Amino acid sequence: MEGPSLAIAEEQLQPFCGKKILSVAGNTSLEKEKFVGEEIKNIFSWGKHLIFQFESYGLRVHFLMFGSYAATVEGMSVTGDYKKTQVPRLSLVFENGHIDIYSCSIKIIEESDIHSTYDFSRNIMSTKWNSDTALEKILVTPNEQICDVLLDQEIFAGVGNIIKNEVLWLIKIHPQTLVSSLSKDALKLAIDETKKYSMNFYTWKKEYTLKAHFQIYRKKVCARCETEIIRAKTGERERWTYYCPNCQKI
DNA sequence: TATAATGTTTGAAC
DNA sequence: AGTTCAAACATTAT
Repeated sequence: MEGPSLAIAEEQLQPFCGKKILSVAGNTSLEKEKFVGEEIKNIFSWGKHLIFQFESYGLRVHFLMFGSYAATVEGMSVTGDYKKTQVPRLSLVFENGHIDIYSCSIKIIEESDIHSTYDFSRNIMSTKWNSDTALEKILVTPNEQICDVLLDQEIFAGVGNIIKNEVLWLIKIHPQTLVSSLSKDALKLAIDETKKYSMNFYTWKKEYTLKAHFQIYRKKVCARCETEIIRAKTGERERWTYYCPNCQKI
């Protein structure tokens, strides 16, 4: 799950802020019983993290590849209607509804104000996003491939493999291009398009049109020139990369 | 139905 | 002691 989806989760779950946990369930190995009685002080996302802040500590949820969640408020789904057959990793029950989270990683953070520990200027979905500091960080590692750079959560918290692939196609840059062989303007463009695409991802996902907007990710031919798309694991991270050998030359 | 993949942490091995 | 890397985890659309 990528940053924009977490931003949507943050929005959808706001009805539970200020609510008390009445009961818990789920197959998490955490001692979840101690969450009962806690009041949710804040729910927010940062990068690919979703935070539930309680009085003196909080939960940090990471959905990894296959994680998902569902919630109802006053009996109505607030997360869209997809069926859930699995056992929740954690289920939180409130007087106004409940939240179920599935196949995710959950960590307890012993902080009363986790929000203040995050740097939102490197969260791609934040209004505090700062493209200048991103550029500075990128310039420090000239030997990195651009496909790795875009996935670097220290620089682009929230950017995932879909955003990476779509952005590189949009700006016609080969995924294995080294930072050192890109001009400052090209890098700035990459940064700005990543921010822009992430916001589009958010909008499209809310409209349920995200997949319809894919131009290269999991596609067979290039939407621009109809050249056969190459699918390969690239970079140190060896994540699947889709690119057009005609539009994106190294 | 078998396969591929919106990702990160962990701990063993070097 | 620091770095590297495979394993683990987990799900479902295609």
